[in-house]
Amino acid sequence: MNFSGKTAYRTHTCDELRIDNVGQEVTLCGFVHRIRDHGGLLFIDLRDHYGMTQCVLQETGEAFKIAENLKDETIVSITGKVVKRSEDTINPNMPTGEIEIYIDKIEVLSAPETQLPLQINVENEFPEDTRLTYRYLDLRKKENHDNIILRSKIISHIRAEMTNRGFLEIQTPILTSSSPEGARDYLVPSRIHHGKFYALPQAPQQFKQLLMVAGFDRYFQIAPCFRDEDARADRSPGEFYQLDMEMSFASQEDVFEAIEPVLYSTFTKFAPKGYTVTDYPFPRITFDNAMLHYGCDKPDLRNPLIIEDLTEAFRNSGFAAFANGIANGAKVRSINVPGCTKEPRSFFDKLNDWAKELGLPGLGYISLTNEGEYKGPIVKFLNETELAEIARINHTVPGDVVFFICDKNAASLAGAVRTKLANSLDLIETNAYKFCWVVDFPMYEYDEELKQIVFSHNPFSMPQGGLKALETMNPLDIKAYQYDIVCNGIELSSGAIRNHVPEIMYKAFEIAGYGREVVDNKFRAMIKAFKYGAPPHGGCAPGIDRMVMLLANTENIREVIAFPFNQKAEDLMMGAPAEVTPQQLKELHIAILPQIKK
RNA sequence: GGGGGAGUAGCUCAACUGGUUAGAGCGCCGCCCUGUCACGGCGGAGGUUGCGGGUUCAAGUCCCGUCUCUCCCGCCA
Repeated sequence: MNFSGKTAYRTHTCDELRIDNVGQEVTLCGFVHRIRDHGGLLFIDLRDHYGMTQCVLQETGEAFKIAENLKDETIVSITGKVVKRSEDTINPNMPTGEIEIYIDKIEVLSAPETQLPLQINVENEFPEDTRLTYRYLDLRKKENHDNIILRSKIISHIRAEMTNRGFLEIQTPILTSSSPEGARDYLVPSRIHHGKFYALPQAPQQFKQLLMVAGFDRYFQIAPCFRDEDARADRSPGEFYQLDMEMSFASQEDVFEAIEPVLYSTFTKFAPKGYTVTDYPFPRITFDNAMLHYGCDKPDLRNPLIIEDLTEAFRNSGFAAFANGIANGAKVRSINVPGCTKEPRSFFDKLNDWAKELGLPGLGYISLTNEGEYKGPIVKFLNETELAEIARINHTVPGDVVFFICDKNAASLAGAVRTKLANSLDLIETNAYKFCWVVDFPMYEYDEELKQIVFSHNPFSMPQGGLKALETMNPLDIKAYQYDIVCNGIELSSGAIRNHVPEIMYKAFEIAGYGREVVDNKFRAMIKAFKYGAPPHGGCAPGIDRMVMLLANTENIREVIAFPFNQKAEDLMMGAPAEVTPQQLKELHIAILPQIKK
């Protein structure tokens, strides 16, 4: 702290007084954290934003009468003398534990009228709806208070880092137009324009690209984003914040080089003690390899297990279950678990039951015993050559167990098995932040329901190979300059080198079934702007809430947001959303239809 | 929209296969206590067991419905 805590109300904060202050007459303000009343002697732990100081009072005079009747969380000002504690009463757990205040005067500034709905001075978990309804009390608790402080510090640090690297923070509109792709929009009715709506931005995507067209070379913003989609533990409903950034004349590698040091410095600076952070350059994993070896597009690299493909090894196998599956389009994936032969039979049985719940017929496996013998339920169906091939591909050594997944959806099922195995065997490395880039996402995918080719991610991404690729390749084989940054299995950000060439844009949309007029209409500003010329550009947008969540080591994203929505996108404290007056609706030309039940 | 888990005092939790007056800790109220720091001791108040219905001699416990919370899937370009 390099400012004085002194205000009109106090001389110091509750974390400020040390042995050097002994003898001074001081005034502290704060919340009564806890009182220990010994009859003729009582102690008050006085807490403020900064810390805690013990105040002591003996049974004399006016102050004692006030003190005896103080309730927890009463807001008081305490005046007294700083005194050195005797050796036997020093509290080494408190930064201020070598001193205490001998109280001369207590003034109650504000007292609770009724019992608080949650206690501040205990470690109990309180129900989330209570916590959110009384968030201003909940945030008094140190752990919760600290999360918000951490968030603030992280954002300051990121701002400084980005600014130092030549990025300019520019605000983009909150009231904008609805975008046709992506998540559901939050709409805001227009009073002036009958029947028309603004939308809150799902991301400042088009604005940041237009800033590049405007010649701003490097842009960033701690940007609020609004999406009307359902919540998850790591996904806040309604609104969230991104470190939105974009740069001109940049390749994919240029974007990586720009953002990696920012993430690295943020994570090393704010990581809990003893945590390691992946040094940059972060590993680059192609989308195809991520799906193959980790079974998902956001691999958790703290999990050491690797998935291998055994489809070819089993194609002509005597093991009919797999060979027939392969003939019908299934794939076979395997996971080698080092040292797993030492697990008891029950371990394998439990896994098998779990696999059945997942929809697999079971979880086949082969053990390679320490004596070099193959064992397990399916060994008898396999010959020496096949067993050797399985061991070769999986780098199996004596003591290891290889698990098999055979299914049309083997890739993601293997991913689930990989996670399950690592969790059951406690293989996930703790105290680590493991980053990677997932690159070369496919430009398109086939939508089984719509029976057509759709954009698999961002329609504004530049296809690898440009116009030529769009004109000559099978669309499903085209990769995009589209990438995700992943940390510990959490997608922090997606990003892309953008498609800045109108001709390529029209073609890209045509493949996904959109005509020229749709592009001209829906992306009016952007396509028009590009026709006046646009520098090649790209960027990404790591989620701030998720970064703080990782660094605060919490499972739930609401813990790092000062006033979060609940899972149903309600603000229980403010009572939002809420009905509005008929007058307001009238002004907005809005009538509410009766709710239709199906 | 679908699936899993949960709902007992202000809060955290208990109550075996249905069986006495639904218990404990924290908090709250009262009294005692001069070195505590999660102080300690004695006493007290506080419950429509989410809500509604059913089975039973008897329901916190079993059944049906409903509401709420939470996690996951869908969704999140």
